[in-house]
Amino acid sequence: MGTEDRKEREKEQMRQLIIKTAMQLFIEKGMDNVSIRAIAEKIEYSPGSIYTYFKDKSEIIHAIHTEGFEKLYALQKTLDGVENPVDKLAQMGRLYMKFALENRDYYDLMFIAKGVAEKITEKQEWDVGNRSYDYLRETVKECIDQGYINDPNVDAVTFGIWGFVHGMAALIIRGRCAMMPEEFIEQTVSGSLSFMYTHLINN
Amino acid sequence: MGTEDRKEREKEQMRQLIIKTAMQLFIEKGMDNVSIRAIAEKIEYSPGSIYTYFKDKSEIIHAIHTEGFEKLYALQKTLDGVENPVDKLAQMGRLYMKFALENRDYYDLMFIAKGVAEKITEKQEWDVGNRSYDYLRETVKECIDQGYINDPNVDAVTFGIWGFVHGMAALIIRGRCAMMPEEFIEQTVSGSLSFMYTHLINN
DNA sequence: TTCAATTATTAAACAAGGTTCAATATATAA
DNA sequence: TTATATATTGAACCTTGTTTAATAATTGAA
Repeated sequence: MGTEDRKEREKEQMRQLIIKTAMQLFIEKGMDNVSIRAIAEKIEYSPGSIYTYFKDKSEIIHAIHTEGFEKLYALQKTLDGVENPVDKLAQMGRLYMKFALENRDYYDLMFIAKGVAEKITEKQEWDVGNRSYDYLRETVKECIDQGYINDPNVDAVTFGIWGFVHGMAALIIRGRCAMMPEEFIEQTVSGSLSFMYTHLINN
Repeated sequence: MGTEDRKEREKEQMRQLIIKTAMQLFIEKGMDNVSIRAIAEKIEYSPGSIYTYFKDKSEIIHAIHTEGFEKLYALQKTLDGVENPVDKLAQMGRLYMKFALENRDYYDLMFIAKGVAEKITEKQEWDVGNRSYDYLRETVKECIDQGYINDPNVDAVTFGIWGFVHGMAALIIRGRCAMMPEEFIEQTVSGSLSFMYTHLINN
């Protein structure tokens, strides 16, 4: 009796269609236009139907959220070949900022938006994010082990560095630097990254 | 003909009452419960009346926003007496984190929330915030001038430090560290502050 | 004081959003 | 074929911010 299998497959297809549509809207028109009604309209279903496939809106958002972390991790993985952990760390910092500023909606959803992290109840739901965090942490650990960073507290250093890049990104994305000219911001971010790089590392 | 004066005074009183009520709700029940309807109900007016005194909700939010910056600046001013700029900087960092974590709703509104900064169109509206930024910048400048920080780019250093503390605060407030135990976060933040302090300064 | 003009206030409505639900249509299993 | 289960819909509910027409109150002048 393969009927159940097929139905499950069809249901999964529908789920994917909804997610795909949500992502399209997300990329094209930003988070604010990913409304249940907008998704429904685009797939020519009624808003209520969405609820046959998802418990609530946050379940759909979560999929976009996860996609964002996939993108970020894929970028981080391009640094796999970098031998020197200090170089790797420096490049990771610039790569992170670049990702944040070139994918502002994704970044916002992943690290800033309200009501996203709050919905995560299952431990394993943090995995996609932790993977990226651990990638940074490992690099920091190598820097410490090889004597490039002079502090035994891996977590403090890692969190500090994350905070540093996230902070700049978040301030820019949420318009808290709007009083500064665009080019000035760019230069300043670049200068900050250099400053940190120069001072946190022993040569 | 003092009538117009009185009317203006009464109107101003009403504005203050609305703002006061909004702040009460804000502090008691958080940002999400500062709805026009909630404010109106508390002062026993109809929701529509609010619009005689404020163009829209963002004008009311802006008042709370400004109050937050007043609070922060008042805290910063307690450091006026600290002679050594390095000490001042270190203390300012801890004070900033303390403010952020003990006044999460205020901090959120001031530095994270969407749709707040976006509404600021007039240059002078940034003044309350810039004052705090300049206070940090001045301290950083002193550190550089006195040879404690080895980087001529005042803005890059200032923005970097701001980003660093803001980043940690924002990650915590917006629940991006929810996978870590509370005490661990506290220790880590403290460790990060120490790490930065130790490494960014020449002794 | 009276009355026209202004101003303040309200209730109701609108628009958008998430979500629920009874009714309908469709598909499945026996 | 028929009873059961599932999918879908449209309308409704609820909660926002905001607008508006109607009403009430106040004011300035005659």
